[in-house]
Amino acid sequence: MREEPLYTVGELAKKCGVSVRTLQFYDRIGLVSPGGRSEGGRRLYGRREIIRLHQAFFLKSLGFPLEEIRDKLMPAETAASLMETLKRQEETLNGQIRYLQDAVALIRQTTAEIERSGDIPLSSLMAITSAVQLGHSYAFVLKYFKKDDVEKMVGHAFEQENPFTVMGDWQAMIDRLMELHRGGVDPESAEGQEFAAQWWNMVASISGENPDFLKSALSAGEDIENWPDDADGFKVAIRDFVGKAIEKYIRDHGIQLPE
Amino acid sequence: MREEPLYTVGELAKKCGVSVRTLQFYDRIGLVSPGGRSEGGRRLYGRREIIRLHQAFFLKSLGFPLEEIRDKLMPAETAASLMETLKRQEETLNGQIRYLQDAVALIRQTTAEIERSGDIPLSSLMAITSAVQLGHSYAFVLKYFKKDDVEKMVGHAFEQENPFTVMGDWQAMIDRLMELHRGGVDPESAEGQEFAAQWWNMVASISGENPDFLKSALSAGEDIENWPDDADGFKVAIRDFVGKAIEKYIRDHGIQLPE
DNA sequence: TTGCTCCTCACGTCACGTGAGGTGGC
DNA sequence: TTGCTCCTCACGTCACGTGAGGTGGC
Repeated sequence: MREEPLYTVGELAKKCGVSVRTLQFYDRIGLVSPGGRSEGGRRLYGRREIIRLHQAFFLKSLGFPLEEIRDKLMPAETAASLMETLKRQEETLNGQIRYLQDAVALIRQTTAEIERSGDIPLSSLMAITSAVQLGHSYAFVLKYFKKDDVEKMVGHAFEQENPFTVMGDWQAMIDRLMELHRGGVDPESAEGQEFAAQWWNMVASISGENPDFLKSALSAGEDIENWPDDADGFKVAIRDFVGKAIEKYIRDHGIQLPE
Repeated sequence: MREEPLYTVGELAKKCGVSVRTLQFYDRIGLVSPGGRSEGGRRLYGRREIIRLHQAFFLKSLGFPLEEIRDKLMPAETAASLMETLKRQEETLNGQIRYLQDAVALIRQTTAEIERSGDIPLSSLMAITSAVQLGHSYAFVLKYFKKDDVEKMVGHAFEQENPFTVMGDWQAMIDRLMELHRGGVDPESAEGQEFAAQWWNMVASISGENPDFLKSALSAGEDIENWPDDADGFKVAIRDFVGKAIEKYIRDHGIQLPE
């Protein structure tokens, strides 16, 4: 065995940008416990714990409650699985960056509008508030879907080897959707149908045997009208693009939906 | 008077991307109360409240506690003051975007390192955790300075016409610092001394009569060694660049510091 | 010895969320 | 009338933070 660096709570807290209290708390609830203790009873953290802590923080930033993370996060100690996690984290951060950039664009539009008209466009102001809100807690899957559905998605995510993969796949798919929709691609075109196939497979793999979830996930939450009015058109993209694309896809492939 | 659109809690919540419960809660604590009620006692929000809500959310995103916002946030209802707020919010979001981009760069470096060596660099992993942490709660001024100093800065911020201005100025200055430091600019050069003058004026205007704060703010927190190890070199930038620049500035201008 | 970090335990806090039981408005 | 939104009140919860009183290690 090679020498392993060991950190005390204070050192680890500093290096990870959190408080000692937080780490002590995480130990208490069993989320991330030290690998061992010193003679005097001080917490000592090693490689294994640092990796787990990184993963736990990432999942927390996606909006998962600590209890769920504690119960379901499996150790991912190989270099390969860590790479996978880092890749997903990068995707997530890029998505978050794009969200914030949208918010900035919205602000610029709004200031231009105020300069032009001298009047305050309230709906723009509310749209900014909403956009910033979304940018901050980037677990927007968790915001857009209703609780039961999210539970199922999360459950499914944690059943996989790497929960980050599943969350990242949603992320990537939604980014792709926005790209297609903004680019004005026809949902019935080859490109649109390729997307429909991906979406269908994703939903089918998550819903598994459960037709109820299948139904609600296909329309991306079913109660789409209750979604918050977001910056620009994710709602519209889902309704107009996914709706039409999936409709054709199902027709073409003779898929039978449970009514 | 022109017709004003009035929103119920549900409508407003949807448009701002928050829950009805949150708005009811904000009313209860007196943070944002409806402008009036309907006959049946339902909350009705107008223009004034929407503007206040937007400002309150922005300050909250900077890390201010709700109670403080409630007590100190003055209404900013003119188009001009709203423009100012939006400008600061844009700067803040851009800062946040840059932070996240740094985090992404760090992740890419780390994956490259893993691919090269096959080994997991723990310190990089902790640096990522720390960077993401900072990107999420962008009130990094509040993280970097100690509590008493922050209280003073915040107090000063709220004494101004527009608290966003002060926070935004810090933001801009720190961004400028990072730029100079990364660009390898000499702190004793003309450019460096220009920056030193700005920094000095900022600190002097905040510290006012208070020499204690002046001292600690000049070294940017005084207990700089206790700062978290951030992604790359904010700490170093402060110590090496600001330290040297201010030293020369004070010498050149014959400024007397209280010991 | 001094200063700093760390320990546990009990309690506090911040920003909401959750029903329960009822009313309002198209 | 039905379905939906909204009301208040009391209580719950999540993720920590705050002392108090003490020990450990360079």
